[in-house]
Amino acid sequence: MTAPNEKPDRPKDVTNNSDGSANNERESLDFIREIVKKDLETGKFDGRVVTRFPPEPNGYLHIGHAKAICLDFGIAAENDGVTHLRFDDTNPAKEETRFAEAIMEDVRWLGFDWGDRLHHASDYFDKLYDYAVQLVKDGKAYVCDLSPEEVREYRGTLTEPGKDSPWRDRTVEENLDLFTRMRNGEFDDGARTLRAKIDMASGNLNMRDPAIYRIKRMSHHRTGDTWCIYPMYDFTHCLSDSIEGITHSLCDLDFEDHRPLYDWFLNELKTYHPQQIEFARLNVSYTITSKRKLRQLVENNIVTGWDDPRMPTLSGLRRRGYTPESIRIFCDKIGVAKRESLVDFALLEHCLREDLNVRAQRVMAVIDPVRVIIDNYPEGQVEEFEAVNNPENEADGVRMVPFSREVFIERADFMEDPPKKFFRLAPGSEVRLKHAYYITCDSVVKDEATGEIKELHCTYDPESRGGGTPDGRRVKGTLHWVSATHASDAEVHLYDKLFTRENPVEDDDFINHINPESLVCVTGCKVEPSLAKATPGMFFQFLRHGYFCVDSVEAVSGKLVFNRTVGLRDSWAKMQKQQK
RNA sequence: UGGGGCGUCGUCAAGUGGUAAGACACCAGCCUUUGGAGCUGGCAUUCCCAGGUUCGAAUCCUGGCGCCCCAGCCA
Repeated sequence: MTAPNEKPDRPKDVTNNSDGSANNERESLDFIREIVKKDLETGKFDGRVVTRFPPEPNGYLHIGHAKAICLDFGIAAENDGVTHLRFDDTNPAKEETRFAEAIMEDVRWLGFDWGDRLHHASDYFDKLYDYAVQLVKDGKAYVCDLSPEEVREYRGTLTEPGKDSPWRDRTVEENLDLFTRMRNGEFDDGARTLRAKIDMASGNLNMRDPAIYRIKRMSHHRTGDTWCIYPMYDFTHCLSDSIEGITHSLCDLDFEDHRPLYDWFLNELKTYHPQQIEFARLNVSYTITSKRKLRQLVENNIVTGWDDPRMPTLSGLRRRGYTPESIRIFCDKIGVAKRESLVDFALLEHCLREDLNVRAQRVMAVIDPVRVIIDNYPEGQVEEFEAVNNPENEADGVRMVPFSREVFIERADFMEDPPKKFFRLAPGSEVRLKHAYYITCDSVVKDEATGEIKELHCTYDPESRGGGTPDGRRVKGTLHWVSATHASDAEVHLYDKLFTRENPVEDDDFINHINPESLVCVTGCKVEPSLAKATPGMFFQFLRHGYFCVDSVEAVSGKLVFNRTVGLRDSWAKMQKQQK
């Protein structure tokens, strides 16, 4: 420990190898990057940025964490610094190894690498204990015998000062003895705490002699039963940052009130002093990011689990088909500020589509099929048409798609009595089957009982092979299709927003705003044969529908299950909606 | 007269005394073998309000108003 009046040294063992990321050229810096830049210029932190992402392993990471992760890792990388992954595991009542593992998987999936800089607050339990002893010796901490209820009474209220604990003036010797015996397990859980001696009249409640150690007989997922006392967050966090040589400790606005305490501990202990900087957490419209509320969705079986494709968890987004790139781009676009905000969900979808548009190969899938019989096409004949895999990326090449006398088209692509501006198939109208031929609808066969359309009879123009005609005549509509004899059967899960409200937590009954159509399962879908061998992890654009991925859980033993990641923008649907 | 923050387009967000970037959304048009993508244009005479300082204010000053966070032996 540094002697008084000496400039505290920053730990030397923290400058590991660089992540080597290039500096992003930003036309304007957010307030945090501005601070970092200035600190670098003034040499405040010896020219090396060290940040940390410090989750408590008590649940799953969600889109809100993604912002923090991108910031913590991003800012360090931009400045040739490093980022630590540190589990803030000081409360064994809530923490589990499986959560820590899931968190690591999610951070890695997002595209970040902490290298060998994996840390745990629990790694520092010994050091932390020594720091606490130091505080006791310095007369800055005392053992308090007040019960939790009494502590609350003594704390005062938001507008009234608290009053000193009757145990506040114990001698150093007595405090040392009692604290040692706390550690040795001589007292019951909750019987005593170690408290910082600060100011019971402070306007900031965090400074009214906060607890720094509590007695809790509970097995810790890493330290087992070694300890029966555990340090509190405020005491642990600043010191963990200090021990690791963190330069900039970024956190939620909620911790602004805690900064004076963060600074107090480091000042009193005269140790290396990182800077805590707070920023506004991310809120996204039509979704929730409260761990407690997400847990409710899982426990009430409103969703199938933490990785349900409708969940805003990273595991849910992953299963839904979001790419890590799209989430990183999103986090970059939303910016960083101290203003409470509700970012439009449409921006997330925009980032997703932008990424998928250039990467997803196009395929044809008919979700709600209706049979089309091309009467003048030779029975038994099969042709193969060349189809471009991705017009946005020539390198993706082409594939062959079989065509025959009977094909399926989308039920919604035919109307017997179409409104104006309906460019699709209707009696007497001509459309193009993508990559194949022009067809004209001649007649409709319906189920006599239900009136449901059973099949459409059409004729094709052999001259239009490949989708164009020598006479250059144009058709307004181009439909996707799939050959009836060659199609594979598939199940499609149409996911939509989980909530119907922009801000589901505005009142406390967010469960009432669940979108009843957040999941529509469709069976009997017909997909082109190239999809027969699709496996989890693969994603596509279903032409004219949207982006879909193979579900990682339900697509087992040859069964094809696709999740709709996000639909294509649909100006026809928008037009229809406006007319209503 | 508790403390701490925040108020710039529908939503994010630049702007740091020199005359309101950008993105999403939205609207209009072009183009198109995806009603996708792409392209073009439109979209804050005004920055929570009111005074003041200044040649000049979103930026400085004064006074209001509004919103968020804090009373765990949680993080």
